[in-house]
Amino acid sequence: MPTPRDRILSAAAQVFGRKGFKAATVREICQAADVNLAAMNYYFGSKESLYRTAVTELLQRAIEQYPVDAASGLAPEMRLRDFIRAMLNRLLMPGGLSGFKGQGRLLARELADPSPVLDDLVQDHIRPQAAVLTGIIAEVIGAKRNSERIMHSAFSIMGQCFYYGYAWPITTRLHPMNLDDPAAIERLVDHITAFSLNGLKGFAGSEGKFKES
Amino acid sequence: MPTPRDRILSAAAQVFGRKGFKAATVREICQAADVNLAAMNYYFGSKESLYRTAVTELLQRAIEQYPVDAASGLAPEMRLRDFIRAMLNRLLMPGGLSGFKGQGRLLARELADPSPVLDDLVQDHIRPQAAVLTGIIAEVIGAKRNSERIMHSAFSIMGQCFYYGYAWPITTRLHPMNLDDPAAIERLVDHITAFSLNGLKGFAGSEGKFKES
DNA sequence: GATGGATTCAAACAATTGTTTATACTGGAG
DNA sequence: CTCCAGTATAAACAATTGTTTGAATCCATC
Repeated sequence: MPTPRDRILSAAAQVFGRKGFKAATVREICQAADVNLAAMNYYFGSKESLYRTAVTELLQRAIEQYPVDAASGLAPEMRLRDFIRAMLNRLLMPGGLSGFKGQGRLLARELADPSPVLDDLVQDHIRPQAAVLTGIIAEVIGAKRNSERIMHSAFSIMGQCFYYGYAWPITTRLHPMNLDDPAAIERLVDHITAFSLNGLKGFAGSEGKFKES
Repeated sequence: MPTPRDRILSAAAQVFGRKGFKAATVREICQAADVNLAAMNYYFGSKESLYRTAVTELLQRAIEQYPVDAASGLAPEMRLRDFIRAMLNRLLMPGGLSGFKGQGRLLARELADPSPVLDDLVQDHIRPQAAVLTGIIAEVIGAKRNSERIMHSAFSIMGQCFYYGYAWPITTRLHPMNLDDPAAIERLVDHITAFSLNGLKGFAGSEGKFKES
């Protein structure tokens, strides 16, 4: 049996994700964690502080669980595939960041309703990830790392990944998918990689240095 | 001065979008609408019914304001650009569906926290829009309209558009953009269209019928 | 086994919530 | 003017909220 503090944290991720900060009640979290109502204030001081801790730990753990090796010697095309796979796994895996199946949906809520935590998340975790992606893109199309073209392309790729995680309530109504199946996720990785690589190749050589062949 | 009912509805879209359903209080909405507290229940019966009305009208108006002509005689490449432009405008324009500047952010919240309204929204408005997009894609890559490839491609395109609308809290921290500027939006349209067209062209002829040239 | 800090617990508190109610106002129809 | 349906208002209600409190319980340490 994990420590009460951990039980609260894990229950909080669940309930905050399912209901949002305001709608989630301390009573429900404590009941799910099987601890007394006052335990939450005892360990975390306030509901807001608990939320802050829960969302930070969730993002951190998702990134650690599916890391991307920025400095591997692989061709940029392969590293792009690895990056996309890591992103989709972070978003879609059970307990992941999107948690379409009733687990956490914390990050989606942070987007819809940014709290002060988001600044820290961007600074500590999201920006480094974005740097990895723009590095890969720069190699593929051969352009300066922070040109607008690179940034837009990074957003195009991130957008595709996020869509499956966050627009799941819509996509599943339009085209039911079983995202529990690792093979289905791998098909998504294939599609997004192919689509994006073709999209990027169209930009190759159009600015900055050129790309052979 | 608009009728009290309309003032409540418009204030509700603002406050619901800014705070979410649960965190928005009837008192704040009525104060913003400059009506008595009880007026809201008088006109709409309940907070939930008000929310339902507000989100439905918002989506409906956004789609009507930036329609796409599904049956125009234009080449599919041009119609794809028109579709993307309409999507971005619906999302990004002042008072639009994403409302990154403090107006409504209602639809983003519906995604993070689907309420029963979402079923109606998908049925009445989103599904028809998706059909337009898959039709265009089918023409571009020449495949059956409801193959998995087509659906994934539609999600790839929608994902890019949504990202700018909904991940704005992140994108603006990574790469500040002035999305009030119509020219900036038009550059986005250019980028997403080019990226997607290249992405799609890679699939052309790979299944079903072929595409000449 | 006694001690004392850490933890757990039930109960209560003050504030805020959506909703209801009973009353007052308003403006056109008879 | 009178009447009355439609509207507006202030006050109150019952329920739920996050947080606090003070006592009970636990458990390693002496």
